[in-house]
Amino acid sequence: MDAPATFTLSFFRSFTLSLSLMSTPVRVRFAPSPTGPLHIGGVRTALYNYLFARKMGGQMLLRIEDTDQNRFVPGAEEYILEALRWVGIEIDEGQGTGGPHAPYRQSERRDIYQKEARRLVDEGKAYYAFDTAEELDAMRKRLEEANAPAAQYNAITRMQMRNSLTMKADDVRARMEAGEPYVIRLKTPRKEEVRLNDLIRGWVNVHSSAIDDKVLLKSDGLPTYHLANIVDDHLMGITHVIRGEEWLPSAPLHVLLYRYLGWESTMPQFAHLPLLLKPEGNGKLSKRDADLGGFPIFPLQWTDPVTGQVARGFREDGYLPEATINFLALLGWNPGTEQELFTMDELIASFELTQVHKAGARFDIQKAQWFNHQYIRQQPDTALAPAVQQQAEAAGFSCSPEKAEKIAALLKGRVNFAQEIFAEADTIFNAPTSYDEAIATAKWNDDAVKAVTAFRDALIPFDGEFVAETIKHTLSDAMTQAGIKQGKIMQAMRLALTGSGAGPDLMLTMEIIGQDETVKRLEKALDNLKVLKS
RNA sequence: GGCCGAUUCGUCUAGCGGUUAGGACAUCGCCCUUUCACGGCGGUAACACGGGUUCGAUUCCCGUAUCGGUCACCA
Repeated sequence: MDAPATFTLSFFRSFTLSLSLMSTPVRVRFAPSPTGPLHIGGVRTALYNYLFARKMGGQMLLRIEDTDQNRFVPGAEEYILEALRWVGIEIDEGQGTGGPHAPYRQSERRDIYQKEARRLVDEGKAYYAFDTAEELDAMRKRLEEANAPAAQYNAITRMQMRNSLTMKADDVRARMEAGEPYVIRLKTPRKEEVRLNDLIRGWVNVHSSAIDDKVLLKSDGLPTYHLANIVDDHLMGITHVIRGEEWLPSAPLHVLLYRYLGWESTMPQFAHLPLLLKPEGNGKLSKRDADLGGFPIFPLQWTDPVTGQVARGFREDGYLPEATINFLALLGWNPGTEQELFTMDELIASFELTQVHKAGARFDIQKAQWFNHQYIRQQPDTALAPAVQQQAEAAGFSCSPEKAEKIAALLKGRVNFAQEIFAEADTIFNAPTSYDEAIATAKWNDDAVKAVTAFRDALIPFDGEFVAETIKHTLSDAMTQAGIKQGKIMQAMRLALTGSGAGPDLMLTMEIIGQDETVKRLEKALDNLKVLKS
C-alpha cells in the first residue's frame, strides 16, 4: 500500500489478483453495441461485471460501442439503459451517467482513436492499406485455391497487397491527399508467442501467425472494436475486462495492441465468460429459440423500428427483476454452497470470478419460472394487489383494493407470474355458468343437495363477520345438525360454488366473494344441478 | 478446415487424489389437504472414451470423440 506501490502493483498484477486489488480500485465496464435490443446474455455479462465491481468496492462503467454506423439502430441505447436500470445494475460512470472520461459513446471519440492509430503507423507498428473489397476477396480466393494454411492478410501476404509497406511514400501521400479511401492495419509480427492469463481459464497461448493484420481504423475514419476497446479501456482506467467467450480468440490480438501502444504494464486482467446456449440442439442462444420456445431472451420487450416486429421481454412476460438476476447469476456461476435464492446484495457478497464455470450453459426457462415463483410468493399482498385490481377492472369487474389484496394472498402461492393470479381468480369473479361433469356425476348426490341446502339456510340469517373462520364454523354446525359428514360433501360444495372440482381454499373463496354471492351461487347450483345417481 | 476453449444426472451445477459423487430445476412416488396446486418427505438419474502418472483417479498429463467459439473495413 505504501511506498513501493507502483512497483509492487505492476509486478504482482499478472500473478496475484488479490494483491493488485488491494492497491488499485477496480474499474470494470459493460460495453454493448446499440445494434438492437440487449440480449439476455449481455445482461448476464453486465451483471457479472457489476457483481465483481461491487464486491471489490470498485466502479462500473457503461460505454456505448457504436463504431459501426451501418448497424446503428435507433432506440437501442435507450433500451440498454432501461434494461440495466430494470434489473438493478447501477452505473457509476459512463453513458447516461457522465463522468471524467466523457464522451462515453465511441462515435464521439474518433479523434482519440485516429491519433493512436497514426501513432502506431509512425512507430512502424501499423500501416496504411488501400486494397478494395474486390482485391481482398481475390486475395482470399487465390490463397484458398492454392491451399494456403490461412487465407488472411498477414506477415506473408501483406507484401503482395496495396499498402504503405509496398508502395512508395510519395504514392501513399498522393493517394491520401486525393481522398482515396484507406484503412490502417496492424503489422502483426510473424513469429511470436502471445500469452494471456485469463482469470477464469488460466493461461492461453496463441502464436502470432494465427493473428492476421486486423483493420484498426476503417475507411470511414472510425475504429474497429479492437482498437477502440483497447484505447478506451486504457484511457478509462479499466482494470478488468469481463466479456463473453466469443472474444477469446481475439484476446491475444488485444494483448499485442496493448504492447504496441506501450500500455502493457497497466493492461487489464481478462475474464472470458461462458456463453448461453440453446435450450436444446446445437449453438448459442438466439432470437429464433425465443420464438420457437415461447419464452423471452430479451430483458424488455422490443419493437423493431423497421419491421415493427415485437420481441417479448422478461419484464413484460411477468418476470420480476429479482428473479431474473437470480436466474442469470446462477447460469454459469455458483458460490459452492447450496443456497439457491440470492438478493443482489447476497450475490455481491458471494460472487467470485474464479468460480465462474468454463463451459457454456444451456438456457432453461423452466428454472427461470421457478425462480419467479419463489419471488412472487414472497411478495407482499399489497405489492401484487394493484395489478390484480387493474386486470379485474379492465375485464369489467369491480374490485376494491382490499378484495384484490385478499385475492393475491389466496393465490400467489399457486402461480409463477403475477398476471396469472387474475386468471386463477376466475371462479371468484365469475359465478359458474357450467359445472364440471365428472365431479357432478361423482359427487352431486342426495347428501350433497341436503348439505348445500342446509348450508344455504344457515347462511341466510347469518349476521356475524363473514370471514373464513366464521364461515367454517357455520358450515360445520350446519353439517352436524343435518347429520352429514363434512368431508363427504366438500367436493360438491366446491362444485356448487365454483363449478369446478379444484381450486384454492374454499372458506377464503367464500369470504372474498361475500355472503350474498355465496348464497346466490348455492341456490343457483340447487336449481341447475340434477342428481344423476343416488 | 485452421486456431482457441470446453466436457459431472435430461438441465443448471458442487467437487479441486481417497466422497454412499452433494444440491437445485424437471420427472416419478408418498404425505399434507375438502379438491387442484403450494409445501414437506423420498425415488429414478451423471463423472464422454482410451492411454498414462499414482498405492489410489471424477479430480493431474497425453491422445480420441463430441460440443462451443472464432477466422469481416460487425461488435
